[in-house]
Amino acid sequence: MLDRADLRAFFAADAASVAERLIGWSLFIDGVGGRIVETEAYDSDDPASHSHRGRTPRNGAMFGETAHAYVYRSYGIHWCLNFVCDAHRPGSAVLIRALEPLAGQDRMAERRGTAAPALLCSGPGRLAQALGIDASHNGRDLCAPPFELQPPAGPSQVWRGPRIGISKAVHIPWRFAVMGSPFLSRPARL
DNA sequence: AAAAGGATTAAT
DNA sequence: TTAATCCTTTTA
Repeated sequence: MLDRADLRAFFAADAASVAERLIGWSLFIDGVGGRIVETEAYDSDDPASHSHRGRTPRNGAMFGETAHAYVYRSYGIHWCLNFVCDAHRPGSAVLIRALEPLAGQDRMAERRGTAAPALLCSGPGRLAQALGIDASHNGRDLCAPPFELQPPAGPSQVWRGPRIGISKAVHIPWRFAVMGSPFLSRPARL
């Protein structure tokens, strides 16, 4: 099985590598979650990253321990979940952008206000709402409850391309997704 | 002290 | 295409 040392080793690598290899893993919070089908990488050398201008009260968790969560408020409305990575480059993290729902869909539907499978976890804000993520999860250990991470059952065909919703460093191809998945925040093309 | 600007989403 | 919405960070 998967122990804490395995997870720490997995998250020790650079953000793009972790973002790519995270595709196909499963994430559950209190038993609610699914397969990670879309991620994006960010690090402190990256002008699009919250960590680019150094540590602040908001992004502190990004500079904390690897294999912990960084949760931030987006547009004053949504929560977004990241996994802190790269022990050698503080300020690195992977944004979890979409899940293929596998467990607790009823709970997700309650929280989201819709039962349409493709609208439950397809986007970072939607995903956080479906899983009940909020500021209380910021800085928490991903190796401990309520988080649960499981390695992929089999290989995924991973697509790679430019990130979404940013205005700087738009050309860097640090968005990763399961090719052809109907659960992505936006189609994986270009 | 004031203004800008979002790693988004749902509605128009 | 635009509004919603809030609060962190930046600038004056």
